[in-house]
Amino acid sequence: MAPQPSQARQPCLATPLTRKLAQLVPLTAGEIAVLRDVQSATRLIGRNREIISEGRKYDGLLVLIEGVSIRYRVLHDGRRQVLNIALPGDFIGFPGCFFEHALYSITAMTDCVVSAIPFAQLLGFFETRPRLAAAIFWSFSCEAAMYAEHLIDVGRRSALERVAHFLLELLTRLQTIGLAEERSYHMPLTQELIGDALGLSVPHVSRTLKQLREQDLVAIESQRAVIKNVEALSRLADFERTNLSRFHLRDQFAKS
Amino acid sequence: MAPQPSQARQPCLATPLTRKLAQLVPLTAGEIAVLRDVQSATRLIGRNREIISEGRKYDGLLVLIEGVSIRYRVLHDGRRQVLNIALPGDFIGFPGCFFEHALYSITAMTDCVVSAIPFAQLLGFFETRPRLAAAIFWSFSCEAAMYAEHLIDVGRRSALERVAHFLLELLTRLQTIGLAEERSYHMPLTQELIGDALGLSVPHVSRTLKQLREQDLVAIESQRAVIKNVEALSRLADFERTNLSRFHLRDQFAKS
DNA sequence: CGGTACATTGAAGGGGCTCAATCCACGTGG
DNA sequence: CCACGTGGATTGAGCCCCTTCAATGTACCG
Repeated sequence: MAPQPSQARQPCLATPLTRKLAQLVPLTAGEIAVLRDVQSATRLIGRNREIISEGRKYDGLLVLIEGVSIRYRVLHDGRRQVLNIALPGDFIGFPGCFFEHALYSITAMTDCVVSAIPFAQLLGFFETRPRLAAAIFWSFSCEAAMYAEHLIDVGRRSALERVAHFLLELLTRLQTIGLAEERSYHMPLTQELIGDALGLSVPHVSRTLKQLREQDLVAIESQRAVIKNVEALSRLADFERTNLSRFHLRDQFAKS
Repeated sequence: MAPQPSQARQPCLATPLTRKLAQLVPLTAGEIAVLRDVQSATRLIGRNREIISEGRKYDGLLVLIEGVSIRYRVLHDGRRQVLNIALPGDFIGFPGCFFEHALYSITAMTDCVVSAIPFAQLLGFFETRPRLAAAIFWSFSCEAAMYAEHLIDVGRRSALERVAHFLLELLTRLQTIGLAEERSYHMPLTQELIGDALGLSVPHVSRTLKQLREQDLVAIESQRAVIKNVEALSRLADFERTNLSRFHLRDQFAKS
């Protein structure tokens, strides 16, 4: 039953990463080919398996092709903070992967397919494929921007606002990669995980979700999250500002 | 009394940025010259003046040469979350500066000297000065790593641990740029600001500092912070892991 | 001297935590 | 087919950390 690591799989023509980067920079056929090539060697990682352990070494910049993974740190007494949640098309391990030793642990929340871009190849992109390099660089910038939003969440929002914001962010992120409907999506995360991401305890996550349910804003049933009132929930979570137009890249970079 | 913006100043031979990057990658005379050149056009910004307003445009990648600035977001009801604190040698505005419109506001906490690297020039570095580009890229990675630490602070640590961790982080950061002694430094931040950075109220920051004072761990008097027991404070804050060796860059990047 | 900015301290309240019990869905083995 | 174990969600009771509100103190400055 345990999935085999290092198992090869057939590359798909349009990976989530390709789609994501193509939204940013019009990619040439050549660039798409390079991206496909780079993602051809994949590893399969089973649910709850560690992709990277803190302190270990990366063998390249990892790309999540399929599944959901989390990056986190656990403190000496067991408290855990989830730093971010990676969805298909996301890079895994930025910024830790650029250091000699991984700064955080990364674990697969569902069965995952990942591929690794060797560092040498990535560096080569800066010379041979500047547009690709720019797109990747932009992707890191977005990642850092999400960190900032996450920090605002945890630092200055109430539990209700946090959970609301979290669910909306997940909705929009899943929509951009075609994994969510207009108002609903498959929720791959347990309440314990949501709590560790938002700095809340499990019972309080449960109570907060109940509150959202009773206000007819959100319903989560059998791993399916339905945002019943996007408008009201966005207002509650102060979410307007996070619309995607904010993440519009400077023309200079897009055209480089 | 209000300082004049856009006022030219003589460049110094070893700016904080040059020193910081040189710690990472041995810089050639040519690279140092480029860096000096890039930082020659400086702006002076007075205390409490905004360097960048949310929604405005950046004219380049800003470098803080002198002073202390903060990046933050204020929510609709006035709550404020400080995202990070920039010290001399830090880049200002990553990641927001790569987007069409600034994502956050940046304000000078003290009189600041900043310079701007035009985006076109920065992009050129990837081709003409790859080592410089790599060093800058690394610097961004460090920035993102600090975000993560900050998130752990706010999400999963008690007020006491947060403040302790914060003071220690400030100590080590100031030490690496030569602005702190062995166990003490000039504290440029008000308690309100510390609170907004750590997600605490001003009264509680005061109480927490009092507690640290009574335990003979920290003393702050007339803007001078003295860590009286680095060892014990580090244990309290779970700070061992954040020693600088963790931020060692991969050889591949350092030598590129 | 009065004004401003910041730090301190107290009292009271609440939001979220801990601890613990219960429930439910599901898979597994007897 | 049912008993049982397991992982996760739910709910309750009590409490404590931190907030809010407010007053006071203090240094500095025009």
